[in-house]
Amino acid sequence: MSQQEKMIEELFHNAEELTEKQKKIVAAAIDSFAEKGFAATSTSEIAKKAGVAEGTIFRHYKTKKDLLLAIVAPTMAKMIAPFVIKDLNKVLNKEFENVEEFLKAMIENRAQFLKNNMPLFRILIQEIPFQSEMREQFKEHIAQKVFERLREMVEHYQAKGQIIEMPPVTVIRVAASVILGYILARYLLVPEGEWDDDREIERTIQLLMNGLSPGKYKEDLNL
Amino acid sequence: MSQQEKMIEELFHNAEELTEKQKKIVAAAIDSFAEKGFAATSTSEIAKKAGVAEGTIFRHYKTKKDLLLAIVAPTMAKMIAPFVIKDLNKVLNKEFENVEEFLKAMIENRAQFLKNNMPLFRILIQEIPFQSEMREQFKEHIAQKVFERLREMVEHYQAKGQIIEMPPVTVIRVAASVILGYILARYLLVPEGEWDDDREIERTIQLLMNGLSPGKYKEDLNL
Amino acid sequence: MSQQEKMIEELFHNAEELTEKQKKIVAAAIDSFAEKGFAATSTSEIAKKAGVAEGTIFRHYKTKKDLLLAIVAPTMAKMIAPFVIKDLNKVLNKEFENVEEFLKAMIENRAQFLKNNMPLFRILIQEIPFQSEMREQFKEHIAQKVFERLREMVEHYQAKGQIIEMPPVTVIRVAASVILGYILARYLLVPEGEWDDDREIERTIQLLMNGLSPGKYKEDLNL
Amino acid sequence: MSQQEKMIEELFHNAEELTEKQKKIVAAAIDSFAEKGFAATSTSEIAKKAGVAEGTIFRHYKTKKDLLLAIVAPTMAKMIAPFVIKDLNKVLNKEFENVEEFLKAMIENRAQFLKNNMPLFRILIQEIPFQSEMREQFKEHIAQKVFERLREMVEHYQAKGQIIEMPPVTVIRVAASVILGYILARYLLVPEGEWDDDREIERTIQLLMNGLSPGKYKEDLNL
DNA sequence: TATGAATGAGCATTCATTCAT
DNA sequence: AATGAATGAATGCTCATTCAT
Repeated sequence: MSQQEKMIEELFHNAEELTEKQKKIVAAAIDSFAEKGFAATSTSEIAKKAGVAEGTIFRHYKTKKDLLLAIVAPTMAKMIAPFVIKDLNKVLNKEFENVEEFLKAMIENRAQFLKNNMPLFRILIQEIPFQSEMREQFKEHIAQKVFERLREMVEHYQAKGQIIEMPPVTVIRVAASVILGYILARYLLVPEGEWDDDREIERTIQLLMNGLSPGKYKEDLNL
Repeated sequence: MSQQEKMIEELFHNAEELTEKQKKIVAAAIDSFAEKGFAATSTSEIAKKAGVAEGTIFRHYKTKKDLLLAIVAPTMAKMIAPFVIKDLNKVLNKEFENVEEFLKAMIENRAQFLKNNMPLFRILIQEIPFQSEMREQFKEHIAQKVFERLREMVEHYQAKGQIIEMPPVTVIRVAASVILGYILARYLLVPEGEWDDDREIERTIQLLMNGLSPGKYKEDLNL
Repeated sequence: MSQQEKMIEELFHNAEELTEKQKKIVAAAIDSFAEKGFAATSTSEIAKKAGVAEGTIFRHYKTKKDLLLAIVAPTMAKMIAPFVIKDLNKVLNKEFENVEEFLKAMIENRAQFLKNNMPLFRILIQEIPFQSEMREQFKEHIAQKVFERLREMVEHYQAKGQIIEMPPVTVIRVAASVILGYILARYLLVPEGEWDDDREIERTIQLLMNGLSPGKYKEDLNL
Repeated sequence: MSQQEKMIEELFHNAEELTEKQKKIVAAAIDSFAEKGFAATSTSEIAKKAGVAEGTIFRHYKTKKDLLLAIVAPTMAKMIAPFVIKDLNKVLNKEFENVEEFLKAMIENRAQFLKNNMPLFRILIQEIPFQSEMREQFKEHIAQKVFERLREMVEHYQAKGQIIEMPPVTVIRVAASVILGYILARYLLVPEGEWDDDREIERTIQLLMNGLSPGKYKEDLNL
């Protein structure tokens, strides 16, 4: 089973319900959408790459956009999965004594996921600006559910004195920027560079923690 | 003169050479490319929005892609302009005693520019994944010229003990992530939110400086 | 049993040989063909409306056109049935002393039939211009058999001095026009109008009889 | 100039505004629509027959249906033209002393027109059952304008004692049936028959007049 | 007998581009 | 310089029909 196939199996929990042809269509679509973008990919191209007749695509997905959404929706779900487990705070309390540990776990886990699903992640971020349905779904899920969880988390660690006293929105934005910045640089912008991943993640967290740790700014730097 | 027109005047130093019709074409194209993406925008749509005949577009720009590049190239140039002035270090020495001041000046200046040219910035980041020519130009200019300058800068301030000892690549990546993260959130993701820009920039820099300031990590956090 | 079902039962003398599914297919096809025309109706639409799989249609009718003909052929037969009974003249002699009685009986009988089978009648007249097989069948049956009978009838009543001396073709054409004109107006063109059917049929026959009755034109009106 | 071309010239008063290509498209479309019906005619077929590129059709007519309507609308207008001239009654008084003369003039005039425009007439009656816009236009024009005029006319001649006292609707229906019946038989159903047009028209009018002339029914037939 | 996935030709329509005016 | 008619390849999608189950 190829990496592609594993990705699809993992992502579509209803994968067993997918025809063999359907899987091929999805794989071909992911490939092309990621490479040339949704609008610039033709259904005939997908059909050819998938080795099926063009009509077959439309038997399973009413429109080309339906195919896109069928691909992207479960990706979005899996992407935010770790953030929407109930009682995340309990997990934090039990498993992660301090922010740093938690952050490290999180960044490694999500980076791993995105790395394994890079084409899907590409499609997601490339098409979100153009697809209002996707944007809607995204806002509803991320902005409302995930963000809420993250805010709780930040407040949790602020209460423990491990995160600087600052509006959680700002803290979350900065942390997310740094983490996503790493992932994008690592896997999208400069994937061909020489990366010592462990060291680089460590450094990134170091800088981030340094920034987020409380009570240093004014006193230490006199700014 | 509208905001659009000003943007175009400012961006195309050869703006005087542009026909009235040409300006309208460019304005219409920027509008549509930003909104629906290059591939999903038809030349007939641009022509209609610009109030010109379809043929007129092709009189000025050999192909649709030429039109895109004609729009995007100068944007890229202006975007990195402040980083490619010669003797940037002299400027730093003279004008900015410490990183923070410099960072603040830089972020405010570039945020202002991007804000004024948001549609162009959108086109740039949206199309870069799909247009290899753009990617090439981008890499050549940013990766080689801008990055080089930024590295010099980082080393400059590291030598002065104002920035943590860490590979400049990492420092630059983190700083760029944080700054771009702010701009994207502010003007693309949540433009409709209530933003207290001054305070938010201040906080963002605070967190960033906190993270980048030297000599804390090991001692403070025992990592 | 619905009106639809009764119509089908009545029309297809081999109705018992029709599967339940087959009847549904036929009913759905009649519905759609009448409404949107043969060419504009898709087999998938028929299948959906009939609640069967698309393949099922083709198990019973080799092609879409076969389905049309299977529907239309018996309709045509039933439509002309009263004209093809043998010894029609004997019937006329026995039952109908004069044309008018006969005409009245005929118009009421056929109007009733067409009314009950309006969708089928619609399909027939709508598709005849496009389907050469149908046209062939129609010409063979109507033009040769029915017309022959009608001619005999006209001559029969002309011999009795009840119909004006005029080429039977002309008489038949005019009579058929008037009768069909009523039926089309009544059930197809203005079905939503307020119709006093009995009076209207009476008037129509009155005008027709007036026209067909002999020995008046020249003498009575001096035209 | 072919018969086709003359027909088009005559029908489209704005014919000069039609490109040479446009005329070819219209001619080809009329041809095919009349022969196989709107739904069964493909645009590629029209393009081929017209000797133009398929795209050219859509430059002039946004959709295939637009092309149909562009063809059919002026036909409808011309068809009813003689009925919508103002002061039709004055014309009647001046030019036509009695119904028969008028009827004869009308039938010859309209038969001539329809004969010259048979393909267009075919399209009209073949497509009206399927095209709701056409039906709408038709109802609005015929049912409201033409019918109103005809009613006035019938009442006009009824007042002069030349038409039987009977609801004008019925009179009109019967007269229209007889006339259309002739035209359809002559030019559509049995065009290949041997027709002595003058004699046949005379006979048809004779029968019709006989039917419509007043004061006979009751006395002659005792109904 | 019935299914419905699969097909590939065909559909109406749009596209970027050309070119005569 | 500007037009807009013309092009024909390409697009997303539908169609009638087949066939393995």
